[in-house]
Amino acid sequence: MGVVTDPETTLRQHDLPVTAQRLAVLRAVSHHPHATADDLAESVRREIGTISRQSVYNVLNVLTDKGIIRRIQPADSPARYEDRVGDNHHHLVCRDCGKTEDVNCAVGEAPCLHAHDHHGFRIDEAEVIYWGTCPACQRRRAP
Amino acid sequence: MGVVTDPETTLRQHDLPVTAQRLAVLRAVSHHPHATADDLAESVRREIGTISRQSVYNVLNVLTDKGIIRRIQPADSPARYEDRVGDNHHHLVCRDCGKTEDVNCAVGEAPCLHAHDHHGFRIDEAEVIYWGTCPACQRRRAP
DNA sequence: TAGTCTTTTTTGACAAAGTCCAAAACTCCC
DNA sequence: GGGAGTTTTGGACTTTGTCAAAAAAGACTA
Repeated sequence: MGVVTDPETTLRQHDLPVTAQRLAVLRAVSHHPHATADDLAESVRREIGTISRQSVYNVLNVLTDKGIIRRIQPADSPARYEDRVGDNHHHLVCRDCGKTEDVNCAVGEAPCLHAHDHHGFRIDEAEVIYWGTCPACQRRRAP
Repeated sequence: MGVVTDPETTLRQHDLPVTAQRLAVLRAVSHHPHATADDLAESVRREIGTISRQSVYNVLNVLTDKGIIRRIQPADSPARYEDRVGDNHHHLVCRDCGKTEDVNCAVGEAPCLHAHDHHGFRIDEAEVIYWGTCPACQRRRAP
């Protein structure tokens, strides 16, 4: 559960027409943080019956562009979405099953890291992913 | 230019039969750090004439599994490869053109970061990507 | 309330990056 | 040089996502 309290208000605040699809996708992201587009499509279908694959992508893209939700793309995984935005937190990802957890910034302030030698780049984000094995997969592999 | 000094010796040390394709791919990775599989295929073809797409992937996968090279997979980019391994360095990626540079670990020791709350995960790597705009793209956009 | 205009949604084709599989070619080792 | 066991190749296939045009839904005007 993240930053989006009332989906309808959120959409209006960003000048986005309120549609059933957008409300349902936004609610799904809020209720299932770190879900993939496919997961979200399924969840939305359970709620409003039907939605096209393209619409799920349309909505996720527009919400991401507006900064209402955030997209994360760990290696070997389809993109995942969350509505916790603007607080510079990072992620912990299980190499086996893809389970994803939030972790607060290791150092504190945002941006929490500065590259030593930045090669002239203008840096706008430091993305951190901690890779490991989740508790369930640890048990499953070392019984 | 990374850790692989003599490709043939490197392969033998890891019990990998020496083939023209493996030698050429390994040399290509060494000479073109952060290249994609496609870039490397092209480079190999210039060197030995021809190689199948599948072989490029086979070789990259086996070299990655053996720890001879490292695969990095930034969002919105195909996988990239480098032969600088085992020194816990990170990457700086241009959002516009994908240009990728190495940066040394911000904190120092490997592993350079510890998640505060690790949710019971056994963490084996902290991956850091600094996102920004490279000097060339800065010039191109703000003339 | 009907008509028009814009935006969204849907449908279906397409694209990029990789993997799977069986057949052919090659390495290694004696 | 020959045989066993890997590699390489070619082609089909999968997954994740985008493009483009038609259909549907809202919004505005009269």
